[in-house]
Amino acid sequence: MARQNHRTRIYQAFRSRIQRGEIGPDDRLVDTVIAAELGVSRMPVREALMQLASEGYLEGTTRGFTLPSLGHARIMQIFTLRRLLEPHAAALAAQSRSDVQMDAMSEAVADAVQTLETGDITQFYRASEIFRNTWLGAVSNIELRQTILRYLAQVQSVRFATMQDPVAHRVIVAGQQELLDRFAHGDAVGAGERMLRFVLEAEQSYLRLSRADQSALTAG
Amino acid sequence: MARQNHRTRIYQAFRSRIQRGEIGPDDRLVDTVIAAELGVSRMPVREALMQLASEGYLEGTTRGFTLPSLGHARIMQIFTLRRLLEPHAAALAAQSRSDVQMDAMSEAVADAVQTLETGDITQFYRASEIFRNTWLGAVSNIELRQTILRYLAQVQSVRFATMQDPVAHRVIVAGQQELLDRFAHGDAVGAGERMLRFVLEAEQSYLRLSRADQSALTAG
DNA sequence: TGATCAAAATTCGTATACTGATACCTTGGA
DNA sequence: TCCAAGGTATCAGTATACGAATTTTGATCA
Repeated sequence: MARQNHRTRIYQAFRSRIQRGEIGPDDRLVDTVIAAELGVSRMPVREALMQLASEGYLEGTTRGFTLPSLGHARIMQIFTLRRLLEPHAAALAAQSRSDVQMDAMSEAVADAVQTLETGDITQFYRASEIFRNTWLGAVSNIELRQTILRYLAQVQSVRFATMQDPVAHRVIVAGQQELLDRFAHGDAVGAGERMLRFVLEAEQSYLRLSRADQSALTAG
Repeated sequence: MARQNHRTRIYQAFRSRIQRGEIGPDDRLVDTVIAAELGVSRMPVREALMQLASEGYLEGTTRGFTLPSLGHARIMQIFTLRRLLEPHAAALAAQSRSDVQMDAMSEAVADAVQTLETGDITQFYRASEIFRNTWLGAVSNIELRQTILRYLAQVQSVRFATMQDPVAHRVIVAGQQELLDRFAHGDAVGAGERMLRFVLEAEQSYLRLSRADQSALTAG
């Protein structure tokens, strides 16, 4: 693991909080405030926040850091990247996923299926994160994996918003189930094809929801 | 433009120097030394170098920053990314390039052609950079462009080494000429196809040269 | 009530200093 | 000549402080 200095620890802590949706669009992250809370000086906090900003997790404003404000165009551009990269990545993952990773994905998908009954969106989100992180962890091309992780981080809020929609909920879970099947059989071609469809479905869900309620998705 | 604070200025200065190949594999970049040379304190230098490191331009070691040590596997992974992204990017560029950009690319290719006679590798490198940066500047998908720029930065040294080879030199210039033609006609499909071939040829050149002289290419 | 401008507060950017860790060098021994 | 142990110099990480910029607040006046 990374050496446990303050900067790394704070960086990881806030990245987690962002990925878990614990940072709202109106929250302002100011180094001095965080430093006081954590009992450290400004510098490691400042460096952690600036790194998160340079990676797209945050946006530096004149007064603290906030979640990045995503325009519609930017989101569509990222969908283009997803169409280009994630099918290939899924194909690689199907070839090199381990049994441990298969178990983790099976469990995550089972959890996600459950939420179709319970309607527990938080659990659905958490299970989806585990599923995604696990199959991405099986992608043997490290550069490809990190590129995907980088831009996915930027659209976290959009994905979270999409998952709230019942229709999208069902479509996503169905996609996860079928992807799991392809992964289980080591079906690289099938995984690539299904992942392309998965991304296209996500794009359609986003477009449908953004027409219905544009402000909620593009706010920042 | 970005506000001209020390950190931004130093960041841009060193990114330029790296892209121009002015930083050697054995150079150690130490914040205190650079700070003394520039007459500023460590902090802005440190922050600039750390940002360059987080973007892949540099690698942080226990004793200063150096160019990233590229293993063969990592380079091959980046070639995979290039195959996936650059054809699509070239197609976009063919659709939306401006006349000014066409002129700049024409001039750059003409300069590159000249170097087939003169053998001036430095001029060839410079002209290739202009050609590449110009067509990338015409890519309307900002996220795609920045993703490409990010990983290309990491293999700068490999590209520089490849250009030294006479065979690669001719192949690259031929590719630039044909790409220029596709761009001129707004031929998106043709540009995409030719760019794919361009990347495949670059990969072959790399593989051929890495077999011939592995140490020179993978050293770091 | 609304506008304008100045004072205050907040926050960023940078400087400087200190500490702990680590690479490198020196010295001694086999 | 090679290796090992210990000392030294260097460098990363962090703390603290100060000035500059900008935003907010508040007060005065139309």
